[in-house]
Amino acid sequence: MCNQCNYENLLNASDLNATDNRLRVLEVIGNNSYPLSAADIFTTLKRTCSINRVTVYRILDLLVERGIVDRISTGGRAFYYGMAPNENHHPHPHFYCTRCGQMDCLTQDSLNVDTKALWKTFPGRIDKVEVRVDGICKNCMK
Amino acid sequence: MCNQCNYENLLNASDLNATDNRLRVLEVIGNNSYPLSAADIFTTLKRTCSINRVTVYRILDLLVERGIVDRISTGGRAFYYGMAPNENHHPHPHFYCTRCGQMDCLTQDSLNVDTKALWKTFPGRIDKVEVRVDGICKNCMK
DNA sequence: CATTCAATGCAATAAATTTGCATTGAGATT
DNA sequence: AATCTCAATGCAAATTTATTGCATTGAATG
Ligand SMILES: [Mn+2]
Ligand SMILES: [Mn+2]
Ligand SMILES: [Zn+2]
Ligand SMILES: [Zn+2]
Repeated sequence: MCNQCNYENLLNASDLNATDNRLRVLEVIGNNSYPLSAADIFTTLKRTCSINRVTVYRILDLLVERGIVDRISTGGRAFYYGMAPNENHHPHPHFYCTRCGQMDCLTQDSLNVDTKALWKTFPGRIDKVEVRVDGICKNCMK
Repeated sequence: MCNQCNYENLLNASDLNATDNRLRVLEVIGNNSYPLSAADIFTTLKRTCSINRVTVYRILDLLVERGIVDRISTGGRAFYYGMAPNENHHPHPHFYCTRCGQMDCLTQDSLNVDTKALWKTFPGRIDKVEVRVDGICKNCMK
């Protein structure tokens, strides 16, 4: 749940018109405390407005391309989406429950990843380092 | 490329009959120096023997379930497969080129991930920690 | 008022994987 | 030997997730 980010500003700063649909998608992602799948986002939006599934996919592509939203891979087949790192959102690892598909945010320092050496030596371009922990969540353990 | 692993033993140790197809899938994965997609594996096998795509998927599921092979997520839509950590294969991060889809193994120490704290405090079951670097590979940079 | 174009919708398609059911063939059982 | 059984595999259809092509709309611009 993010109270700091101004979604309209984020869109404008990336030269994107702040349309209702874009704002809605961004709010669903930003107001949630863990990453969501495109299906999750679509289902949530459908409850309060009329929007097409394809529009959600297209907006997500756009937001990812502009670096506003992060596309996060899971141990499953669907991508999940969360706010990309910015002044209010620091990079952090995620936990994916292979039983229920719920994804959680882990604290920034729960896993300590030192990427300095790699950045120096890697002979290509590095865009992103993704750390994901897979397992069974507390709820599903019972 | 692995010369240490005895694939037949690995299968037997997991109570799996060492069928020709299972050995072939495991050899393709083990003899390769980077993870492959199911399609890669299928294409490779089709060149020298007659095997069904579904059989490949089923064998991969089985090998993953038994912990012989690791299912590795990418920034793309398909899973990749590599030898699971064992005495000859230590856990390590991977690099995924978002342009050509090639996945590379990074050295165990190119990224230093400290998971001790998490293991102590996490209120669920942890099966796996996956670290993936996304970007553009040396070849695709040109 | 006419034109343009970004945003969206709708239907069809694609890619990757999974499922259901049939077939096969190597032992085990009679 | 004939029959039975069952794990392994094959083949076709279905599922899941995402993408593409083309039509529509409506606000901004001239
Ligand atoms: Mn997160
Ligand atoms: Mn590897
Ligand atoms: Zn769970
Ligand atoms: Zn590449």
